[in-house]
Formats: sequence, structure tokens, C-alpha cells
Amino acid sequence: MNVKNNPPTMDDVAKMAGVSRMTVSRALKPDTSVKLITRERIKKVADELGYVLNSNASGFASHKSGFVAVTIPSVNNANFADTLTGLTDKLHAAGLQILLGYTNYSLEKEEQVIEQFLQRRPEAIVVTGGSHTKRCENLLKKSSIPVIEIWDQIKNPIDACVGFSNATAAALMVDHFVEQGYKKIGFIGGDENRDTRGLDRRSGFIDRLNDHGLESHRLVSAGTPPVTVKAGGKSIQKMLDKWPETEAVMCVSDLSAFGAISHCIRSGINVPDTLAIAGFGDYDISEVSNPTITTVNVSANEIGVEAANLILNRLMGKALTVKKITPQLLIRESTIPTQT
Amino acid sequence: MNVKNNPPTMDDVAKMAGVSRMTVSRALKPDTSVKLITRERIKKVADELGYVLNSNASGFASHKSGFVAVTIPSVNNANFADTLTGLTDKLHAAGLQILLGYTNYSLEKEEQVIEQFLQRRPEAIVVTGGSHTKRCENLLKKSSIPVIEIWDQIKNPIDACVGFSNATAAALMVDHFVEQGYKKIGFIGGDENRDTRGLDRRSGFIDRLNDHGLESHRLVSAGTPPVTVKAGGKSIQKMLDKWPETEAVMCVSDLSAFGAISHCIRSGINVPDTLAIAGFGDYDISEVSNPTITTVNVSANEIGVEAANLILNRLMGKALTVKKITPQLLIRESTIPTQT
DNA sequence: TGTTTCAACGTTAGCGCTAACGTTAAAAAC
DNA sequence: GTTTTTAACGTTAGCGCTAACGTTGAAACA
Repeated sequence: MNVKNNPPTMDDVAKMAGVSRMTVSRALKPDTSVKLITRERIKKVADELGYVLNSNASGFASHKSGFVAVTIPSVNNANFADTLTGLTDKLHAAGLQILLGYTNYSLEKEEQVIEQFLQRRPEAIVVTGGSHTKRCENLLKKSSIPVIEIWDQIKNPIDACVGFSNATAAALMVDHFVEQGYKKIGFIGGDENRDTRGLDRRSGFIDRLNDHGLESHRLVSAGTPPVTVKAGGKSIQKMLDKWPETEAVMCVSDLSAFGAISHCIRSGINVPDTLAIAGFGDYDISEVSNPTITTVNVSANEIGVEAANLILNRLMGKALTVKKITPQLLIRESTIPTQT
Repeated sequence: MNVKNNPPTMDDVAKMAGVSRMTVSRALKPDTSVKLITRERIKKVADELGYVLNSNASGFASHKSGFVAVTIPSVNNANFADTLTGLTDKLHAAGLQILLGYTNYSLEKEEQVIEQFLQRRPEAIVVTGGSHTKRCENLLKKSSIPVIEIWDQIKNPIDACVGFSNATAAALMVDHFVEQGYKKIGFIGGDENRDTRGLDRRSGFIDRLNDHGLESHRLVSAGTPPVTVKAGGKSIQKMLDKWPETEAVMCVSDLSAFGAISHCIRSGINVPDTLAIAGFGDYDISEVSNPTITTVNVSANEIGVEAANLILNRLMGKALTVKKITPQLLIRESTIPTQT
């Protein structure tokens, strides 16, 4: 028995349990017809032998990898982490495993990651964003598995998508600023063409300002994504140096908004009374910081859950393709002047 | 050619390129002896056919999965995300892919996840923490692959470990409090026995207070992990309700510290002059918030990098087993009273 | 010139499992 | 009592690739 001291195989278990290999295979998976006593005996033998199913071999034989591949720009981002959690919880429950990759906001890295993922023959693939290299798009199109693009509202999705319009979401904030009577409005972030969602927010911001007949030139880069808290502080200073008349600023994310607000407080600038500052993404800190931060909630977790639902439906043959998420403006202290 | 309209295999490529299957196999991986023209021709044919290597089959044949499995309690935690980034970057460069799983701070979930992971035959496995169910520990011991336990300093590691003593790290903060002259000191978090690292911090905190001959009963739970920003606010209120004399509080993480500080500010309690508050983990916001937050930096990214190094060394036959990380106290505004 | 070496391939065998179908005995139906 | 059904197995064939070894012709060397 296992003379060669190799890890035990199904055959070892089968011999020791006095059944055929196929019966062992069946005994180790649910919903197969094996007598209860036999199944328990086999499981006991497997345990004694320290047998662990080789899902590489089983996947090879059954042409099923049990993987769903997911690419996100960065794990170190509470929004994407929320999406991931939603995805994982749902898919795990269905017996699927997540193959996670970061693109670090780079389309080239995305192409690399996706190419590697496709070699694993995932059951489906979830990619963040709707911009890809030409080659990457081809790879995805030819892959013959469900492709879900998330976090963007895509005009011509490769296959399916779950997301919202970042431009429209940013416009919500512009409308809020205008309602509050602000006229000299700026934007921080989103000029690096690596972060397409940031770019979309900025262009939505600009367009909406123009709709209102307002100036839209107060734009400050926040450097390479992911935009950090510190970058928010530096950027607001740049903004005020260049356009001291600025009355309200939208930041590409809550983190940069928090950094901007903190910097203002340290510099003796009152937020919101002297300068209104808003964020994006509804991070945890926004609800708690002083002042609380006006932001846009984009249901990051829901995006993950809906993407998972879409995948599970597709794997069962249903042809769902698009799920629209509706971002919600959350008005908090940082953009509502105190009545003193 | 490909009459059955199935995805093309290596044989299809071989036939079309007029070589043997083995030559195709070689041509598609680096560091193998294939003539440059032949390799390029094969690659061109593969591209035309839309051939994608089936790493399931190749892994099956070569007994190499190319995976490293990693479990962390939660992705939605900047510290763990940093560790993960360090791990991924290093391992990706070595051609290894990450198989990520969350345990959600539950040992039972961990056991489940690890059992599934072992079926994938990873080259190595990285687990967060040194506490496991008995069965889980057995699975890991019998797995015959490198097992790296991270984020804890473990007395009897299953195999290898990269981490620091959470108790010692908490003691650093106690010493700092004592140096500042604080005597009535409290701790928020760490009583749920799911978060073993939080528990270690709390017991290290208690022990060190006792060493200094100080009271160590001011302990407030912060609820189920992960501890949120909001929970920090609620907890500090509980602390002050119960022990209004408290002079300084250490929180189990920077997020709860931030929540606690924000709550104090709203309640008109001056931090640090009336109450000193410290965190743990050196999150981005700690350096920027008002006041900046005294904390402990635990080199989360370095833990990941070192774990990856350890794995790569092990896979090359070197028998490294332990890498100690040294946490660093970062003294900031939230625990240094202003001299007014 | 004969021998050695080695790059550049080809051939053989098999990895560990499951799909699909075959078999058998007992239960169910008539 | 005979036929039908079905639970509970076994048998056969093969998934797509790589390790290990074999072959060959040309270059390198004595």
C-alpha cells in the first residue's frame, strides 16, 4: 500500500475500500448515487490515507476548472474590495473559486493577467472597466466564456456588464453644487489616462458644468492612480494656489477628499464655509470624519453580487446581459455651509 | 482542420505548423531549445488558430499547478491588502499565480477554504495567523508543501512563519503611554475570540500595564471583527461612560481609533489634551487626520514580500523557516498633549 | 578523416481523474 | 410469477499536455 510513498491517488483509496475507482469518485462528490454505508466507508478510508482529491486531474477530465477569473485595478481600495466580497460570497456558495488579479490601473498589465487567466479555462471572467487593449478585447471575445465588464456602463460590451455611468454619477454632484449656489467649482483627479473611471467622472463633471453654463477649467491632477489621501492634500493646495476664488471642489474619491479636507483644516480654511469639498465612493470614513463628507454611493458590493448572479444565470443557460446600478448622492456636512 | 469546432489543441497547432506536438510545447515556453524561426512560426500559427495553452492539462502532466494559495481574514483591510500586494508582486514575477481566500476571521471557514485549496495542489500555502482547527492543522502538516504562517509570531509553526508579536507591538504603545505620564489607560477591541491578533494585542496590552503596576481593567469590546470606524466611535463612548477618568486609549486598529477620535471631537472632547487615543496598523489616514494618529507600523507589505521570498527560496530547495518583522511605534499628535 | 559534441527536434508513455455506458440484483408494478 | 424499473455499482476510453529519452545532422575539434 503506497509503497512508493507518493501522495495517494483515487486508486489507492479504491483498492483499500474494495470498490472501483469510479465509486470513490462518486462517493466524494454530492448528489451521486452511492449507498450511504459505502460512501462513509470510502470517506473514512480516504481520511486515513490522507487522500485529497486532485482537482487538477478532475478538472482536466471533466473539462471544468471551477474557476471564475476576476480582474480589479487594485485590492487596496475599499470599493473594489466590496465588489470582490460580493462576488466571492455568491460564487463560493455555488462551488466556484475566484482567480484574482490586479491590473494596477494598466491596460497592458490587464492584458497579461487576462491572458494567463484564460489558460486556466475559467468558467467565466469578470473584468473591471470597459477599456482594454485591442488584443485583450480579442482574447476575451474569442474565449467562448461569459465575460462580465463591471464598474462602467459600457456602450458596446464584449458580452455582459454590471455597472453605472461614472459621468452621470459625477453630474449628480455638479447638480448638488449648483443647487447650493456654488459657481466656481473645481475637480481633483482623473487626468491620468490609466484610471478610465476617474476620467469618466471628470468628463461628466466638465460636461455638466458646461450644461449649467459654468466654467470648467479648474482641474488638478492627483498623480498616478490609485489616488492617495496625501495626494488629496497636495492637490487642494495646488487648486487654491492656482484658482484661489474656488468655492467648491469635487474629488475623484473619498480618500482624496479626506486628504483635501484635512489639509484645509490644518491651513485654517473652513470646510464647508470657506470651501466645499465632496468625494466619491462612500468610503466608511466619509460618514464619520469631521466634517462628514458629501459623496456618491455606487453600491460596490451590489456590483459584485449582481455580477455573480449574472454568471450563475449564464452558467445555467439564461441569457442575461446587462444590469444597471444606480449611484446615489449622499449629502453630508462638507458641502452644506453652516448657518452661522 | 478543427472540423468539430472545438477549441484548438496543441495537436492542431503542431499539424498546422508541420512539427511535433512536443516542439509546440517547447516553443510556447521560454528557456527551451527551439530554433528562433520555428518558434516564431509556431507562435504565429497558434495566434491564427486562437490557441490558448490549457494550463490545466499542462499542470496535470507536469505535476505543477503554478499556484500559491493565500488565506487572509478579509480583503477589506488595508493592512492585509498591503501584504497581499507584496506577495502577489513577488510571486507573479516568478510565474506563480495567487489563489486567494478569505476566512472572514473564522477558523471553520479557514478550514473549508484550505481544504478546497489543497485540492488544487498549490506549490505553497500562506495562511494568516497561527491558530487553526485541529483538522486544518493536520491537513496543512500532511500537505507536503511549504506552509507559511504570517502576521503572528508563532511558537510552534507548522512549517515556516513571517510575522511579529502582536503582544509585543501593543506593549510598545503601553510604554509610550507610560512615558507620557498616562496612568488610567484603556483598550478598545480584541475581545472576540475570532480575531486572534486583536486578542494578542489586548493581552500584550494588559500584561504590559501590569508590568508597570497600572490598572488594566478598562477594556471595551468593539464587536465582531473586522472592527469598523463606526464601532470605534461607539466604543469610546462606552469607555467614557464606564470609566470617565480614562486618560489614554489604545484601539485595536487605526480605523477604530479614527472613529473614536472623530466621536470625541464631535462630543467636544479634546484629543489629545483631554484624552489621548492611539491606533494600530499605520493606515494611510493616520498620517493625515486631525490630529494625526499615533500608531504602530507593522510593515504589512514587507510581510508579504518576505513570505514570497521564503516561498521562492523553499521552492529552490533552501530551508528557510522564520522571518521576524519588527513593528515600529509612530508617535503622532493624538497622544502628545499640546503645550498650551 | 574520424570522432565528439550538441542544438533541434521527434517518440513513447503516462499523469489522475470523469463521462458515458454497461451490468446486476433487488424493489416495484402488473 | 413475470416484467419493468432503478439504485448501486463496474468498465472502457480518453481528456491535452509534458518528462524522459531517442534521433539526427551539422559544427567543432583532434
